[in-house]
Amino acid sequence: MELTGRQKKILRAVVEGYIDAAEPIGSHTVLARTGLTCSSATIRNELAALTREGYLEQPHTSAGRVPTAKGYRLYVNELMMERELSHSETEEINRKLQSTPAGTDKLMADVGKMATELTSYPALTISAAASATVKRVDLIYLDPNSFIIVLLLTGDTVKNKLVHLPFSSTQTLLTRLSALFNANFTGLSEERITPELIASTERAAGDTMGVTSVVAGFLIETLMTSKGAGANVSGEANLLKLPEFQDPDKAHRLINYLSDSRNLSALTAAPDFGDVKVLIGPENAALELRDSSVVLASYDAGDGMRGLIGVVGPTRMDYSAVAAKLAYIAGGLSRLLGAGSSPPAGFGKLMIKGGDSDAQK
Amino acid sequence: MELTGRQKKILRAVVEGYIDAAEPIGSHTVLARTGLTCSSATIRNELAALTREGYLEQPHTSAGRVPTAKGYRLYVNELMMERELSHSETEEINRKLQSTPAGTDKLMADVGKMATELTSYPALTISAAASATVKRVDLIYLDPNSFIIVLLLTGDTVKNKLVHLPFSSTQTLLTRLSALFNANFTGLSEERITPELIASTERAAGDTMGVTSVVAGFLIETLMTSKGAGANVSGEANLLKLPEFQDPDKAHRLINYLSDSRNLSALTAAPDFGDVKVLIGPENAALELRDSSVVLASYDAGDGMRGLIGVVGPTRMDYSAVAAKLAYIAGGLSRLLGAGSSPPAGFGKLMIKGGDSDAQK
DNA sequence: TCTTAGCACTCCCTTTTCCTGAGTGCTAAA
DNA sequence: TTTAGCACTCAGGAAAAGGGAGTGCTAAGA
Repeated sequence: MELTGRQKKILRAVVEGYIDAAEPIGSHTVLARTGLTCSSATIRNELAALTREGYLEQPHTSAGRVPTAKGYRLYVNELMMERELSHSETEEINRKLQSTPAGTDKLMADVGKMATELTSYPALTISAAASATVKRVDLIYLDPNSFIIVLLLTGDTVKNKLVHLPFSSTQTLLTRLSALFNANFTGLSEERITPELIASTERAAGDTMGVTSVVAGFLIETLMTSKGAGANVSGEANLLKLPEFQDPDKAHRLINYLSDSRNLSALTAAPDFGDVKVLIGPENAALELRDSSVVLASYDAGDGMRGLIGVVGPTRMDYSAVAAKLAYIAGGLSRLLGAGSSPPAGFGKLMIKGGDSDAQK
Repeated sequence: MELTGRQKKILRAVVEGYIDAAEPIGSHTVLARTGLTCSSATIRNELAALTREGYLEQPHTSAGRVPTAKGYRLYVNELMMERELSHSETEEINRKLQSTPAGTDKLMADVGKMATELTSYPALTISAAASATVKRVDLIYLDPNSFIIVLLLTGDTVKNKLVHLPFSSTQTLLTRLSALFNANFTGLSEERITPELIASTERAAGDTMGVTSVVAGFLIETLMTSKGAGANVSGEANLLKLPEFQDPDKAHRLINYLSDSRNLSALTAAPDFGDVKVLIGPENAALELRDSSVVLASYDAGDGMRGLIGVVGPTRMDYSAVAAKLAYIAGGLSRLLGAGSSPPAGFGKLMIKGGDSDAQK
């Protein structure tokens, strides 16, 4: 059954009222919020109808109405106003994105914090997990007993490791080895690096001391951990301020759930992607999220990979504001990391120290 | 006034009883716990004396006794039994320390998680902040528009960055530049890298495109951020299970405090270091920690730097167990990172994939 | 057929009262 | 110095009472 215009107005009033107040909304409040020119009795009839249809529910007989997941869903899909960010808000986001130093891990942590600050909900970031392959290997000779492995992966991530050896190696061996690694290992994903391949490389390099296995070990290790998508949460404490998480046990369960990055990665499984995705209460696959909502925005992480940034909160969440903010952040991230990986404007010189970053009026 | 032996026994019983039960301890409970051969009335007299001396207090007239900070302090200093870790516990710690892949940031995060698991309190790690200097700079040429900066700092931390240029550079320029950087910048801390130095390097390299400033910018940025000690918290949610944090507001304040790494770094200011340090309630400088306790163990992070690993919990904390565990973890970390930075035994080969790490019976 | 005033009713939440029991401090005797 | 005995205190839970927001229903009006 299609809802009448008035019913939609009423539903919207209930949803928004409940988002504001966290308390069941009664017929009088609806009247006040909608400004409809009818009596509260009429509203009551409509409320009863909406309840019958499953958009609203009553905590108990003599209470006001609270939106159901179905109600929120309709609200999110059709009723909610697109929220435009104010100039000062976009300004702030831009400024923060600019001022954050690169280094993907730290960047994502900072962006998460920013999302928390802007929405006051716990924020999570998930860096996409496209399984990486090796693009280039360099070995930097330091002294007979140590060298640095520098590893360039697809996605332009660079990893490094300082290796101390319990025996001596030589500059020449390292040069020879890195050439061999570049020849034999480029384009390989972790599964395709076999013990045989390592052994043959070792022989080819004339490496009798096991340097090859050290390098190969790091390679495999790096590829494996880069496969497990990097996830990150911040601002969990903010849950505790919300009336729906006054029960420490409930809060504990959710925070605990969020603190395991494997759980977060599971969110990537969320199908069909538009630009912002809203998962309301029971729409969530995970039991622990069943009475919370998750809003996710995906961004272009460069090299054809996508990342997610989102927040977790009660189903009673200001979806329009949250969605708008996340979308804007995701957009900014895409610009920063995405597509042609073209450097941001004003690169070079801007990086230099003392280039006081607030001087951009 | 020096306490009598019996009073010490009683104090210990109260502290340990309260640690176990989180409820005020009465004269009968003390009798049961100590096994003293006197009556409860005698205990009551002693309890009254200990209260008068400030070791204990009563939540209200007709309640049992609870230790004060002074009481805990005496307990920690003199009364508590050195707790030996069981073989399975040390075993477990060793195993986890071994299996954690290097990469200092991730390592510390993992060790923090381990501390949380072992103690069931939020754990924090603070990597010491000895201001680093440059040991070596390498520039790896990738293609005309991009190269990698590899930076080796004191403390053997390696940092890197992939740079995309909006213009072309050449292999020769990069080689020349890295030689110049190594000649002019080694041993310099962030403050001593002046714009003049950069300018003269740029001239010397014949760099007309600003590559030098990009590299120098990264250098400065890295040195600056490495100065702000890296801190890390995990397991905050565990607080919510404790009876003293049932008030969501209280929990929120503490978790919030912990989530700001600047606050954590402030803990480094804690003076005079033995091997494990206990800060009980009001002994903490920070207001937010005034009714919690912090236990910190310091470890050798190599290159003369020290790091901290610790936990935060209610003053009612099993100090002996926590201290023992942290000390053991810190010891393990020192062995792993510390001193001569000598590689752990069985290095090389062990790293290789499939070297099933549990097979060390 | 839709709207509305009126009214009885429901039931949550808060406040109040009462009660129990653990634990105390004091006194007086051993 | 220790101990038995006893009156007293007080937090915390259970039960009772009251208030009030909000409902659904009915019957009359548009």
